[in-house]
Amino acid sequence: MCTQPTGNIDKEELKRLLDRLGRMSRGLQYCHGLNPAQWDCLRFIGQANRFSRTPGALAAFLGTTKGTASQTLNALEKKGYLIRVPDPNDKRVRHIELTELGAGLLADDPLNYLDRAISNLPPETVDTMATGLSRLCAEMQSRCGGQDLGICQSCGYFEGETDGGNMMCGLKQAELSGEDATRFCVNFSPVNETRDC
Amino acid sequence: MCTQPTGNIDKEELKRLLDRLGRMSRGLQYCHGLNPAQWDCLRFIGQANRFSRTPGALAAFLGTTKGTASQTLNALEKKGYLIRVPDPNDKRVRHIELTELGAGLLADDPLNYLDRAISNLPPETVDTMATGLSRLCAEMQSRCGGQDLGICQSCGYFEGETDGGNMMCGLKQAELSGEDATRFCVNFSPVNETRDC
DNA sequence: GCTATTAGTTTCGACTCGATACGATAAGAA
DNA sequence: TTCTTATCGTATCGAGTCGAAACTAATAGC
Repeated sequence: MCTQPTGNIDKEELKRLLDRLGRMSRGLQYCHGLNPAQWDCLRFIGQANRFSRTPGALAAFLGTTKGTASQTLNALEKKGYLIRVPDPNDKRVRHIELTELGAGLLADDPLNYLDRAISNLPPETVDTMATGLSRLCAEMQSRCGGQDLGICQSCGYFEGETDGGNMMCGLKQAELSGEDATRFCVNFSPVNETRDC
Repeated sequence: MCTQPTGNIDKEELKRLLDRLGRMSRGLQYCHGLNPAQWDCLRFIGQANRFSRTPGALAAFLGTTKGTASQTLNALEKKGYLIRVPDPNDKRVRHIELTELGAGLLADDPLNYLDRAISNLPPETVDTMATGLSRLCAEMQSRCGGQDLGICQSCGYFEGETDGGNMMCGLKQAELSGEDATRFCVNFSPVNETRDC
């Protein structure tokens, strides 16, 4: 004898499920000797483009302070999953690079379980969910700060196919490799107003 | 100029949005001098029925250890948001009760922002999202442990309207108040067949 | 009565967290 | 050129989380 579903109950259920999925995802990330914050860091470095693999960008993305990010980087560097190399131009900046060990570990990302679960959903469901979540994120973002990331190719600063067929970043005035252009960038800015399509 | 949505991109986007929403929700919960774990605890105590307001049940729900749960309870008790009272029947058990201060704080739960955002979504979207998330949770649960909760009224142990119109819990052999029956219970077991595991 | 089992707590070491102070470097103004 | 300010990253602090393990006390099964 189930209770009849009313609109209100569905909303409560949605909230509960979001909470639950978040908790499960978090719990999964205590593995391979890492914790959720360290996985977040490793994942970001693996997905960020050249300009964004710095302690400051990491902190901005994770919504934490530079101090905290620096400590997480210390922990991962000590474990041998990444290294920090000085920037030749700006001596204040250090670039973060995954080691081979770190890249290998990323293949065992516990959140890959989520990927597989998503793959088993009907495409229409995935589409509706993405749209709904996008709206939730947008509304939440207006309340708290936080920074959304996007890839260069859909960024307002992107200047594609100039002259010799090269891609450029109008902000950094730097050439983009094919790899750069398809990774996340902290300087991402939507093309024209409305956020993620 | 949006990129054409293909099935694969949508899936990546869904994963990214789930991650992002989780991070924002988490970030919101550093407020009023509490942290996410402490809010989780407070929220659980506010939603759990009489049988579930114990340190053990809290640990089971949060997917953590009893030791960690005990420490979080220490922190909240020291701040005056809850108290632990001994069970008169079983001297091993301590029941957790919110103080007036704790109940008041719960009204300022930062996740209420999420409620409001959900309320602005179309009902069909909420419905589809809840269904999809439910499937994701189910698949994730088969990989990691974790425990789902439900309310007594939809539990297999629920014996409603016996004799004098009272509700009973068949497991605990105890009478349920109206309040108990509509709250979460750690002993929840779906009506027919499969328990988790 | 004796032995599991269960509930809860404490302690340990590694780590996160925000806050703050700090030391460099870079960029802009006087 | 200097002086000032902004930026980038790090180190330190105290409170608190995390799992793991050891521990106490009370219950349940035999």
